[in-house]
Amino acid sequence: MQDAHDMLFRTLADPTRRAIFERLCRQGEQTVGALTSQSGVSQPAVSKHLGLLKQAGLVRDRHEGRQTHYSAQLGALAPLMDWTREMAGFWEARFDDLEDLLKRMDQ
Amino acid sequence: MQDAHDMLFRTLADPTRRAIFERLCRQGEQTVGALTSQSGVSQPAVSKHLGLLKQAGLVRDRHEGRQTHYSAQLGALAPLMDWTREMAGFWEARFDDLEDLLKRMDQ
DNA sequence: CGAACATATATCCCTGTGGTTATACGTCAA
DNA sequence: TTGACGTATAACCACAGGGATATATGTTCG
Repeated sequence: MQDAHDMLFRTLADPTRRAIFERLCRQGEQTVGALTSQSGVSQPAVSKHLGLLKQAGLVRDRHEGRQTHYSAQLGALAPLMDWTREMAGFWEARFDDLEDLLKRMDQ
Repeated sequence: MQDAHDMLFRTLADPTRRAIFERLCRQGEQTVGALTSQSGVSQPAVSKHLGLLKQAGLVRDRHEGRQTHYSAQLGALAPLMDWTREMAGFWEARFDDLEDLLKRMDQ
């Protein structure tokens, strides 16, 4: 896992894991039990996914008695947005270059 | 592979494949040979990756003689940007709700 | 203290897939 | 037409990782 992009894409690539993250985004802080009940997989599976999401910086955990509450850390999505914008930017730059070229050829 | 998000995240999750896509974004149209020479993997591996990128709608191919030229299709990134914005949106919505709540409690 | 509960960790299995080599297919040149 | 070239497909291998079950760890309650 080289850079932050790698970590983010790989972590969000799994549907089950992404669904958990989406739910945390939509509905805010949730306990492991609550997340498990709607995940379609076992509790250990959910815990494993939450561990990976935490490693990627996409979620925080907060311990309260015997429960653990997880919440989304939206800041972690920034590199993803940057990457997307960067790629789109390259595309537009080439497009502009093409326009310039055509303009110059037109003269 | 359920929705478009799944396809996109899964396709971009592999570092080698993402590197190929990035190169197409940065430098525009490239032949398979050119992409292979800087990929660090074999030509068949590159072809396989290009096939998956094409399936995901991230690249186009153009045949010219015995060469195949591939180019990035930036439009395919739109669902990714939408998803990211949506997640960030949920976060902000909850933040606004919290602000509202605090404001109301303050009165 | 002991039992029920909430979550995490350990262990294992099994599928998916990224990689390779070998080869087939199509195109250009002589 | 034959051979070199560029790319795609086939067949296979190896390993990562997502899933389950079993169990450990920690917490509340009686």
